[in-house]
Amino acid sequence: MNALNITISAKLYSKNPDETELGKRILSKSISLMDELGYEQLTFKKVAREIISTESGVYRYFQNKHQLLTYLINWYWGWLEVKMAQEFILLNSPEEKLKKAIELLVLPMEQDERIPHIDERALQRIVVAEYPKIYLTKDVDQENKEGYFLGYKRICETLSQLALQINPTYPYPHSLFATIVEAAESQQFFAEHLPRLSDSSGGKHEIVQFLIDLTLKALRK
Amino acid sequence: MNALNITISAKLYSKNPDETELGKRILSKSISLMDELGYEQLTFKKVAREIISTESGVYRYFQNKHQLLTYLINWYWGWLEVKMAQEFILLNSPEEKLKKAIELLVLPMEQDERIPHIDERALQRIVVAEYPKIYLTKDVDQENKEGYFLGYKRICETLSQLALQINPTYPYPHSLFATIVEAAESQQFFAEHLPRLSDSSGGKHEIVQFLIDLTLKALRK
DNA sequence: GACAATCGATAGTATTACTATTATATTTGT
DNA sequence: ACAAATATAATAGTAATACTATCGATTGTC
Repeated sequence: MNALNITISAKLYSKNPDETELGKRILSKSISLMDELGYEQLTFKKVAREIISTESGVYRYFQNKHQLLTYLINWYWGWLEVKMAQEFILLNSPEEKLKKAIELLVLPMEQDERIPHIDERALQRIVVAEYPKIYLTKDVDQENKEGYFLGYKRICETLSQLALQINPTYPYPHSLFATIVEAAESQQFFAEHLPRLSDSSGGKHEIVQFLIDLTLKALRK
Repeated sequence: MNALNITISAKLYSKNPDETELGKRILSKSISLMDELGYEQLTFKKVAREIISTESGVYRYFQNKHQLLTYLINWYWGWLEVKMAQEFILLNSPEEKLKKAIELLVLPMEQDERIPHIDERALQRIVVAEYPKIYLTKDVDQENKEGYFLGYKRICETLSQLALQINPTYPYPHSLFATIVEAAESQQFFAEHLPRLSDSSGGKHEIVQFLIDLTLKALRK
């Protein structure tokens, strides 16, 4: 039984939901409800009903819905970082690592039993459907100072470093991986909902191939 | 004095705002207010105050805020299509046309005096800051059927056709330009607000160079 | 046995996102 | 020139949302 801890900046909650039973129930039910209803239709009242507690109970953990979403998405990036580190152990070239990273971004992953209160697949769907909403606000600069987007930035930084191992003179590594990570999410959404904006007929592997092709060609000299 | 008309699907309004003075005032003030306050903080009440009318006056033209945003963003894509067609007249290779298209996406454009009630630069900022919100909802499938996203899809389709002229065997033209158009918007946002996700130090030309480099490399055989 | 922390329960408020109604002004067809 | 249709302003009202505040009851801790 391995303990696995995804640490989230304390700015992303009022009270750490990872430390109490009620907190874990909030996370668990928020994920399933947001997956089902979408961010806009989710309210703390609905979450409260699910966890058999009250609205103020939820407010004790998260200041508002936006902070809750940001917490969940940061949790996802943190978890992806852990998965990447695990997978990279046996890979020896930056090309292989980038390919694996792109697969992790797109392919559905199995539930981790060490963290029973987080449904990783539902969380992945939430990220696909909601991720830009955490930074497309007028508060972005303030929230950026408070570390709201560190998870995303760290993933991009790691991948940028790998890219520079392949081509040390490539001038746009951060832009490239911000674009690739974003495309990994939005292509999943488009393939399902706006198919004219994708060449995938729903298959995740076609998205992976597109992203790998795009990445490796970009890094050619 | 040239008449220029961007036609928007009738599903995107209750009453065509382009046909009345009040309608044009709604468009004009919605743009400046949304640019200033952002989508979330905009309300029809605030718009009503600006146009010196009432809330129900705005509701006569648009069913809700989401429809208004979708109208504005479709107007922008329609207008960009017109600009592209104008610029392409004198260009003879698909490479040149793609480069010009990317410049149009990123570089700020001058106000068109033929359409005094639309501030194109403010609209461009709104698109950068808000565009994914029109499709990242639970109603996406229904709204897609009603043509809410045709503007975006037509831009991507046009660029895909150009790409296939360069490389007829490239397998991912739609995914590529959905990604490029999206990156054109988000890189502008990141360069300003989350600079670790971009290699541009605020200069729009660096973003253009990144996108052209990415596009042309992707289309190599 | 005092204490702090946690939680459940209730109440209340300002704002939002609408819907409905009516009176008035303006435009249009004949 | 006059009736009909249309457009608008003004007002009122409602259900839901996004909070904030307060108060006991319970629980574990020093």
